[in-house]
Amino acid sequence: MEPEQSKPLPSTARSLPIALMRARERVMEPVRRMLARSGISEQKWRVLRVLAEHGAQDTTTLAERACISPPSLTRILQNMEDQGLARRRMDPEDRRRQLVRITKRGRDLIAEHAAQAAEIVQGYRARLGADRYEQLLDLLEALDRR
Amino acid sequence: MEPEQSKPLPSTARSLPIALMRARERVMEPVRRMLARSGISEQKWRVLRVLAEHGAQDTTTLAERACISPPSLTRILQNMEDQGLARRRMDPEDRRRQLVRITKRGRDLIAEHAAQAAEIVQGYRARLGADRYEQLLDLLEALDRR
DNA sequence: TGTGAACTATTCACATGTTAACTATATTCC
DNA sequence: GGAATATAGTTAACATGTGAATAGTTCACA
Repeated sequence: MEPEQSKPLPSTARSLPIALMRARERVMEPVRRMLARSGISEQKWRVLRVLAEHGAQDTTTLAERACISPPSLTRILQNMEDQGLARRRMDPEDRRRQLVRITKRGRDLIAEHAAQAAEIVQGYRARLGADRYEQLLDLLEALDRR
Repeated sequence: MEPEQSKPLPSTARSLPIALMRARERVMEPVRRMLARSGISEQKWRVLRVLAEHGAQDTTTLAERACISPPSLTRILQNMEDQGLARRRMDPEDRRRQLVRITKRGRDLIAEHAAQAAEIVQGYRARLGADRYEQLLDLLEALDRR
């Protein structure tokens, strides 16, 4: 009933990791092009979005929410501080922690691109159909859970 | 009927690119750990898989199938030749092309890990259920098409 | 034929990913 | 109180991702 068991590895065309990577690449391509014109990377965009959504937070939480490893985040935040997009200050309660928050400049940058970014996402949503789009998000969430 | 239109950007929790990234990270994590013990990266694993599946092919085709950018692939192949996992030779028909093929050592390496890799994938398949798993692959494929 | 355009792979420069080690601070537990 | 342990963030070293430029080859077409 499950002949796949005799075939050790699925063809790369039906490989879940590869399919995930291709889909992501496809979706992010136009977003990256848009952001490049403002000189910010996909990663900085995620950091801005998370900071705007959740407010000031420590580096570890931010790293998890934005899906960026701590070492990368350190470098990215240094760069973003130089660009005036975010700021760090020590948490007085726990001096190991750094609290990060977005600046007005960062919020302005989001506002500049929000419409176009939303339009790109809506394009993919329309292509799949709203139902299948939500279904896809549900399945991805289920895969990630635990 | 679609109140999302008034909300320019979806929350990052329901952001498709981020969901794709998280899911991929989750799925690849155990595979990466397994491969690390043999000293090969996730990317080299993909190259080996594609070479084994499709046979000798030029660099551009290989790059597309393995989802690796041409500059990265150049470096990775240099490294894989040093490790004796793959070989390159000029295509006599078109001297711009390099034909890449897998070595016995490369095939052996796949054989060593095939069972465990398949087991990991099957684990995710079982968690979602076969139907939803195939559905997910279909949706991802639809997203990638054109 | 020959010249410009297109293609293939590479190189370069720089940003990011990954793992391990390290520093400073907090916490635990005796 | 103080030593061992844990935690937060950073640094270091190296591999990979990305975009632009390049050299060599082939193609299209006047």
